[in-house]
Amino acid sequence: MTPSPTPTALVWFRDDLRLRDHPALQAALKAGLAPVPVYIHAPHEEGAWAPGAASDAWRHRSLAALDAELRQRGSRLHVFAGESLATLASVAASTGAAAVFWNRRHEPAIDQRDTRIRRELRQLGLRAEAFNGSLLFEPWQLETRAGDPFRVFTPFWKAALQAWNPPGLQPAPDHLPTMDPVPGEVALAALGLQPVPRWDNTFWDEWIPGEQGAALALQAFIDSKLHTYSEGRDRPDRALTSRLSPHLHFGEIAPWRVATQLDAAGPPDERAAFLRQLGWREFAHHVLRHFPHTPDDNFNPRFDDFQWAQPDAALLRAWQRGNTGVPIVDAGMRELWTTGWMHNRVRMIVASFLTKNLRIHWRHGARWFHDTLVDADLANNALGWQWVAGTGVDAAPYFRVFNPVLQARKFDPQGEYIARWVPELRGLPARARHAPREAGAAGLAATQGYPHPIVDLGESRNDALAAFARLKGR
DNA sequence: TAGGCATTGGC
DNA sequence: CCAATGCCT
Repeated sequence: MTPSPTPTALVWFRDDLRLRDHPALQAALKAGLAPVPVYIHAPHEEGAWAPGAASDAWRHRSLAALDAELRQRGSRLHVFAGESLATLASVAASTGAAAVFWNRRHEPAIDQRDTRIRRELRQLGLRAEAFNGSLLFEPWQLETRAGDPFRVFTPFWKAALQAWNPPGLQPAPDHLPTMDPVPGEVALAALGLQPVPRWDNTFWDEWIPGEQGAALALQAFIDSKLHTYSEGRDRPDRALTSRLSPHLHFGEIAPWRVATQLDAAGPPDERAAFLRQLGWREFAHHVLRHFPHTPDDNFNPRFDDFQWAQPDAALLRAWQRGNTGVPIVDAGMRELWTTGWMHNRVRMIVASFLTKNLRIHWRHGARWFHDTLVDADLANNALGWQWVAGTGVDAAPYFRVFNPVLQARKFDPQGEYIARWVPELRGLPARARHAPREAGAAGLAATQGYPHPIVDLGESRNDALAAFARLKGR
């Protein structure tokens, strides 16, 4: 008789593409089960918010990086495509698995699917358990004194800091057991995550997807950006943000590792300013979990009657491609198109321009960001767009319309960010780049090929305010 | 350059 | 009663 092999546990990787600080992987090891790393490509199970093309391009590289890390330890990633439940059940059967472990995702469609999968797996006699792998605080962990979910960031974050208790850090396992090929496996390349043609080539000068890339980004941030973060983070002309967003979205680094490594570095108020940004990510997941309709519909139903402009494909396309004639807006949209990322200050500016000056529904902007950002994240995207549009949580006491010229002067004072992304304006003196049409004849002559503004900023602002005022009586 | 805009959640 | 990533006069 041959000795029976160690029973296995499937570790179902999703948006947690790392080996350190991985609760589901640790659970398998702790239970004495041999981990079988599994990835299942099933975008059709994500409802209306299947990952976009930029996100897929990142995911391809991140999965390849995870596979390489696993192979260094004797294991590898087993890749499948199809129905998640059926795949898990069949892989569990063919590998003799006793359990399936994964880390939670909180997107509404995924959460529903996973609840069903857990139930079904348990009915098959398997242990099935989900863990927190992506947040400092589970969305249900914090509540107001009245027992409600938070709707305002500041009290949310105060409560979070009071409850602060991040878990300890876990190294990646040194060695993982080798597994025979599993029936039904496919090659990573067969998932079709990489774009054709390869328009993403320009992305990878700036990004290293995967756990190592995430660690490098964090270290670079701590070494050279953290000490000026509170001011620097608002300056798109300087590279002073952490650029951790895609790494966090794909779970290439745990937020509690970011927080813990930060603890040992930098001035306290700079550290607090950065942690606060991690806090917005936590808040977004909290809000999405408690208000699952917010990716698609207004958080505040009062705005359901807001008079958005008539759909105009040409205006939307001008915005998407960075041809609005408003320099800071075009710079941001072109940065997004070229690199799969946009500086957060500029995200607010382009979003305000779309929803207030063009008065195009925030949903169109959210969709474009979802498709083009490498860090596209349903929770962050929904919160951000609704915050700017004024339809969401953390509402301002007035109808806020960003002035893109003032914002550019304030946060890109020399017009360097504009010049980087809008070459038509490079010949202008620095101060003229923010509003070339106001720069006189000399300015005009230098702006070859750069469009006139597609909308009058002052007029459209007043129109938006008027549309807002019309909501009042209702 | 200080004050107006004028809402809402949470303590 | 405080606070909320802004703009305009």
